[in-house]
Amino acid sequence: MANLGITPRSQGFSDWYNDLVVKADLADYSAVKGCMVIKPHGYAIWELMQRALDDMFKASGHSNAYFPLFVPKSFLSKEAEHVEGFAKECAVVTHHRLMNNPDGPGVVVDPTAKLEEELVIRPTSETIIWNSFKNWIQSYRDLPLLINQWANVVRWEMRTRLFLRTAEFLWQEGHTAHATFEDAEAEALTILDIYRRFAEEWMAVPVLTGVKSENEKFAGADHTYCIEALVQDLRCVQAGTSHHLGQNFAKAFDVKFQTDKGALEYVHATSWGVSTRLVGTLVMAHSDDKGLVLPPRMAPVQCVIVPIWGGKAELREKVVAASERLAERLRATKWSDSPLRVRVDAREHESPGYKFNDWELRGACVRLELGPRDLEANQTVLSQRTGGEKAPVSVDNVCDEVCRRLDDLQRLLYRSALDFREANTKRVDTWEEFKAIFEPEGGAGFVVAHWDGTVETEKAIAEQTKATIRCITLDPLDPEDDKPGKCVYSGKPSSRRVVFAKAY
RNA sequence: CGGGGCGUGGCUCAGCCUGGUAGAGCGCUGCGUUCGGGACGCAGAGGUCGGCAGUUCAAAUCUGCCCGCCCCGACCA
Repeated sequence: MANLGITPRSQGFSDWYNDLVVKADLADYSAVKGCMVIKPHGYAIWELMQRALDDMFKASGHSNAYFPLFVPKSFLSKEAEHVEGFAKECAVVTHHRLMNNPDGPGVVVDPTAKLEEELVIRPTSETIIWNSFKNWIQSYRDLPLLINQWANVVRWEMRTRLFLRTAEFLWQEGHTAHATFEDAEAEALTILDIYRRFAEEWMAVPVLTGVKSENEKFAGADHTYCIEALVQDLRCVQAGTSHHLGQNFAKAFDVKFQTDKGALEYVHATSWGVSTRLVGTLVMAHSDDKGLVLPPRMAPVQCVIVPIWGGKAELREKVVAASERLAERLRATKWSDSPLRVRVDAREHESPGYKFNDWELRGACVRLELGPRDLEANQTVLSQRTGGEKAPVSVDNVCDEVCRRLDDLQRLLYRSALDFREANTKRVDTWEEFKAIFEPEGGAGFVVAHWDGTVETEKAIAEQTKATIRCITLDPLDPEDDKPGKCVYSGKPSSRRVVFAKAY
């Protein structure tokens, strides 16, 4: 195979990932430190994610709205834990005007244009939203309030990585208010299940669902649920979070409602989000040394048609026209409730071989070659991105065959990701073994072990092994995991096993 | 915030040590031959050598300061 300029995974997973994201045209580095440019191909994946999630949010009764990018500094500090959690990574707007530099070229900040109250660029929107919710909620009849927004947020990070950690990122953040603790709890779990289903059924990424330890939970939450995915280098990615906020923000922003009995009570809240980090997770979960491997439901190009004309102009016209006709038929076919996403690559000066590699790099799921010999035989040569041999298919059945292959691919990717996770989940009972597993550089998969439930132990383990508690699973991976035992670190009693991993 | 590395056409980099007309490959444009797994020839376009100051007859090259980016560690979706 030709050298595509992508570092093989075996030689450096990090380099492979960076090469792939850039070469597959998902994203680019930008002129701004810590920020990335999401290119059309990468954004198309994000749009597919948005559409699927948005449909699920709407179907469960949520509405979209939009709140300001700027949060008055005083708002952020209304909830003590919350501000403590985010203070270290906030970008702050202090002025509102520039002026010509009196001492030279360019412009400088106009010192007379200092803001009376500085504005924080939202690292998350709880505070600005709850300031509004106060005015929206008076009666139990206003509840539940189920709001989502699609937005960008900024968290000033020291170290960045395309899609996985950037100073600015895109996400959705849901914010809801409920009459009771139980209602809020049900909401947090409903969303967690949407996230799980999306990851598994759309991204073909199996995830653990669980609750975060006290130490890892969201700043200002009562408790935090999460989905956690294992990717190919055996590291874990927190792919989504759903927080039960209790009455913390209701109290901070004085949001009370009158019950049907006439009493005044604070509302119960949730917030939840997934971000463009999902794109990075998707890439790291399935892709290979040739390029992107995308599950068909997340693939901007599900089927690419490569016409082949052997350099003869008169043939080109014929074969491209036939390709377009074939593409139209495919586009009229629905798969997974959407018209097939089909591209004809009629570029004149690239060779077929180049195009094959190019579309493998970009993650097209199925390729159809259509050349003079195929026209004669009323066939097309079909190959799938991974897990299948190249073979001719009659043009009459091609729509069905493409759909069948997409079904296969979607299943195959989920299956192999699940096998991979299971093969890399271990139960460990001694500290020696635990340490040894996490000793080498890089990820080490999931380790399911007993923990005494204290923050001290959690921190000590993290310090000595770089492994953290990813979650306390809702449904044990194995019924045995739910039984009491002894903490792998302290030897103290533990009520159940929890999941450790090195995380992104 | 600590530790490294790097800034030279769009991209990857050579040149710098030892100062003297700014280079290569890829990409791009044009023409021709190719085309079923990354083709080739010929002709072109494209650079205030990160910035500022200094040394010098002369600076991509030497010196100082500044800026930016990437990689590795502590914190985060």
